[in-house]
Amino acid sequence: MSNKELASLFSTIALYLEIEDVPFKPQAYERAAGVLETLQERVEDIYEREGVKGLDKISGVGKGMAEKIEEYIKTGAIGEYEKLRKKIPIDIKELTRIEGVGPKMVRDLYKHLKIKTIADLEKAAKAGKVRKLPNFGERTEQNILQGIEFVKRSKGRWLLGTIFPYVEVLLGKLEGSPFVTRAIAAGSIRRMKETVGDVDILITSEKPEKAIGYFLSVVSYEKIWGKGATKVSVRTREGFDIDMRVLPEEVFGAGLQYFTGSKEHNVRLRTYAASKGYKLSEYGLFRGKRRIVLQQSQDNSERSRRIACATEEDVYRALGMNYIEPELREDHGEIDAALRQAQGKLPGLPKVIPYGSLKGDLQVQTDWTDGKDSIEAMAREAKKQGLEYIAITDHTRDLAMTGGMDEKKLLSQMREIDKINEKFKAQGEKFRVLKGAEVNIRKDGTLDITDEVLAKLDVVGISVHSNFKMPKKDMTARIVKAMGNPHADILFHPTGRLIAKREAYQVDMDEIIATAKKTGTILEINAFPERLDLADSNIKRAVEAGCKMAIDSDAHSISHLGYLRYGVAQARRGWAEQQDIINSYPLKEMLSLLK
DNA sequence: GCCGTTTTCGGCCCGACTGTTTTCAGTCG
Repeated sequence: MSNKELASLFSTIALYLEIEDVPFKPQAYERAAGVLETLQERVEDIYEREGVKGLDKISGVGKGMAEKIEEYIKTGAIGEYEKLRKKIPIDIKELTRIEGVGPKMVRDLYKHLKIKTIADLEKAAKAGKVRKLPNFGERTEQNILQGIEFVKRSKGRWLLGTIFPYVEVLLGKLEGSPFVTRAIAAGSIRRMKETVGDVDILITSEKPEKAIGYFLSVVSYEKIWGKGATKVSVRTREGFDIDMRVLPEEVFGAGLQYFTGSKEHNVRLRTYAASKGYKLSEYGLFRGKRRIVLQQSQDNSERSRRIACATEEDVYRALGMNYIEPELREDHGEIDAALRQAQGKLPGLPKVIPYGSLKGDLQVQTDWTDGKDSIEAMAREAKKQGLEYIAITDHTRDLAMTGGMDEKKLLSQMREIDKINEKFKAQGEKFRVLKGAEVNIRKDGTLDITDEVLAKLDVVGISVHSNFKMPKKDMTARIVKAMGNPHADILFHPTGRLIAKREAYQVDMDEIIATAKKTGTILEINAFPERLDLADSNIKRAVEAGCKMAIDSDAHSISHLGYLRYGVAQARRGWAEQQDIINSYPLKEMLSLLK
């Protein structure tokens, strides 16, 4: 049981209530779900310590919901939810994932066509039945089909930001077991891909069977797909699959290399090995081409031919190349670069930005708009995480739904930031809060805050939040114009994509990169797990063009500040070095890189 | 259902866009 599961139940209840046209309650449930989603402490712990009263104290949770949480802790279910689910047997979470489909549409689709699932909807839309419904039309039907395609394409993959914390905890537990010597996540998690299909965990152990037993005792699984002497595969209660393999210590490097992938990287590496008279497998690098017939052949001739496999470094070195960081293993030219580097030729592999090298965060929202925490709380948490500065970048006027700030509110926030900085100074704390904003780029490329006020800010972020469906040429011109503003420092989430939810808007990235270079505008690598925008391929292009970038968390609560590491991972995947990322510089140097 | 230097009752973020409509509901941010 987790806060997240509870949050998901509450937000589903919100959707059901919206279908029922219940006023105001949906927002209350939605709000509580949002709070639970980012709550640091487990509700069970709060309940254990302070009972229902403690739950009631959580903001957004009142008496009613506190009792539902209690019910959930005690019985594992919420009666209200079960009742609604029975009454309205629709896969509503799934259906509303389709862009443009909300609760009211789901209600009508069910009422008229008995549509319960995405599969039902696709069938009906393809048969042209949807367009005939009242208030639906051909255009809506097309949009629905497009939305379904997008959802289907991203199905079965999970955001790195969802999986990663789970895996970290699991690895910690495994390493705590007396039966496990080492535990590490391989696969797309180790490569820090933005989405993850399933989780691959490798361990070494003296007692594989016991280690597997231990794994099953600490992971909450729904189903065991298979279980053998050295491998076990489960579907977790959260709904994703974990494969765990036990490797002998002496081939751990080769195994890790193999299971880290990517497939494309490995194919290329094996082909290269073969061309040099080697054979590479998960059991090591071997001289000669004779195939191993048995999977885990331990005969002496095999062993004597085995030349590298204890560490990954051994494997790459034996093949005559430098070590390749997992984030680079996508067959995007890294093998040739590693070979060149080992021979002292250029260009070699990039010296990718190390984790933990950021000194600041240049996009942070607070409770002045749609963030959940105060300026000071965000600053203190950032400091705790080892940062030296953050920029407060709340939304501006046009984003009315977030309580977007006009010039007056912005000026008043600037005075508040002055006060907080003075307070830090008085307390002898070395930390700086920068004045900033996430300024909206209007349809015509102008900004929604006057230049006079922008000039007073330390950091001006600009971004697109509306009119996503403009033609590519117009969208590019719109952004290029905004980048030309003499105060516009950073282009936030440059392509607007939401992974598994919304495509990037149409924009000519080459022109944006060229404009960034020309105008000295910084491009953002937004680290929020569902954005990760720029994508790795665009980062690589920006690096090649000599553009500077900033890695920002886009935090809306203190718990989001940790997202920065996903941004660093994204930068590494895009071959970026520390010098390319302005917020890896100390404050003064960073500021000197802004307009 | 939640919350309160706005009131323990009576409010709840709100403007733009889209597609369906002849005046608006639904969705998104």
